[in-house]
Amino acid sequence: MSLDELMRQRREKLAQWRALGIEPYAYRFEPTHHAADLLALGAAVTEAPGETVRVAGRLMAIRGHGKAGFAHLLDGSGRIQLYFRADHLGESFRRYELLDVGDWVGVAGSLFRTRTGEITVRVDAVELLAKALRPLPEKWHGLKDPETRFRQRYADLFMNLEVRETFRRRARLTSAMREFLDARGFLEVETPVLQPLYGGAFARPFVTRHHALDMDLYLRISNELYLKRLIVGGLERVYEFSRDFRNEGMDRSHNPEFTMLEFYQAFADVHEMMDVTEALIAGAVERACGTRQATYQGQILDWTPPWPRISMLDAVSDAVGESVRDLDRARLERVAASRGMAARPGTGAGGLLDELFSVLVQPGLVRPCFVVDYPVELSPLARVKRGHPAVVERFEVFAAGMELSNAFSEQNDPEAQARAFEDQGRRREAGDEEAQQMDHDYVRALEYGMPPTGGVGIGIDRLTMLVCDARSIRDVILFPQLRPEEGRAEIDHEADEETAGRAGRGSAT
RNA sequence: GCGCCGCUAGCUCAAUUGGCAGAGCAACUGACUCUUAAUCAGUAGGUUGAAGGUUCGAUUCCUUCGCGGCGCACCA
Repeated sequence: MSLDELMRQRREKLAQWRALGIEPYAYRFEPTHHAADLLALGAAVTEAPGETVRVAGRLMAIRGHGKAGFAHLLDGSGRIQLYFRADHLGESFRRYELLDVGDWVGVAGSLFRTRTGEITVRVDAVELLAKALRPLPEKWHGLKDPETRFRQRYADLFMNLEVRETFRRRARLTSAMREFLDARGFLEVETPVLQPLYGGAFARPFVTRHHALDMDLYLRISNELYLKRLIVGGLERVYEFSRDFRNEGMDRSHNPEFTMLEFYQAFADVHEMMDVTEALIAGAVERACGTRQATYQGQILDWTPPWPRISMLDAVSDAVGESVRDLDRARLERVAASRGMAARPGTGAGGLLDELFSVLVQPGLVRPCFVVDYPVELSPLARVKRGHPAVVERFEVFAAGMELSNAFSEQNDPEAQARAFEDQGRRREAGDEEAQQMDHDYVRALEYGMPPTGGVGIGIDRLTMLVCDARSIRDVILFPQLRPEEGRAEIDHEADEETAGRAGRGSAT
């Protein structure tokens, strides 16, 4: 039957409710229990009716038997069976007959156990809370189509209950992190999403337009430089769950907007931040999963500290079978070439090392670990390693082959920071769109003096993937980015018209 | 951006070499007062993602486009 016809039938029932003098979209209902509470209560129930209970939710199945009927009601806690009888409900049995799968109802009744043993509410009274005009997906196979699941996450959430669990886990993970940081004296802060300069990471930004100021603004790719300004201001320990935006490709581990936890601690270096990070993450994983040994795609990831600490120089040297610890560019280029990896022009020794690392080492980093000793040229915001000026005091956390976290002993020498920005500026001029922009105000802040500081960023979406055994970042973002359903051509057309209507500026790219 | 795969009823899926587009569930009608993928009898439901082409005839073959999935590339 066509969707139009199915919806027409439901609208007809809606009219019949109104004909009974009942408003099909109620204003309130007061449940006394959730379904899960009733199942727990019902464990003690035998045959005799117990106290009156009130429960509300969405009808997920109706099984009619003439003058009686069963239904399953789904609420935020789970399912409970309802039993309707004509001789028990009298006149209002008519209400039961007007119910459809998908309707929101509130019922009052008493608990009993059916002949087959299922804890059930014998309904004394039923109220319609909201009529569902649209038919639900099929009861047995459910809603599978990934496109529909992402576009209509509301339907995904009531058809696929494990999806609810994913987002509950995500929330437990972040609240555990907040509690951990709050308990250690960190202050949760909020910094600008709209930034006149973008910095703190290498990425292409989204550009937007402020009409009153007549200027372009960038959606932040990172909040790092703002948090460190707060350290300059003396807040000493700050954190923010930052929605960041990067105008890049999308795949299993990248969504254009994603969530990063960044935290900064005055007087700490990268070594101290490693200890903090592994304690923070291990505790949060334990809270989210109930264990520190979380299964991911068939492998057990053990988050129990301490995690191995691996030097990038050692790891790549081991992988290629000769030492590249001296970061000799000619040697690295030869090693890369021998593995069929063509160095892009302008790539320095550090870039080559990083590429070798990404291909040869990273996929094998299954268990959570720290990678340290990053080449200085890749890290304009970090301090050089004491006694080893070719690398910086930085770590990244990897697990299941995925990068989860990035941290350093923060650069607090304003002149060194200015030189690093200038170096980035030269790369920009050479065509590197992702090179960072000179931020004079940030340098000015450092000129007032920033204490030694350790800073960490953790990719919350990716960590959630690992904790929820999700293969795609789309599974852990409630509304992942998709192209519009109507199709791109139409949208482009509208956008063109709008741009054409504006005075004097094309779109910035 | 490139490659491969997919898009058929509200949902989940079929359809042989190109030959009348089907099933289950959901819906509707009837029977049924402890069912649970309820059961039984019946009914209805389609612009096969869109446009174009080849053909007597296209869900099927070709082209373009849209959306999605996977992989690669880009990307920390």
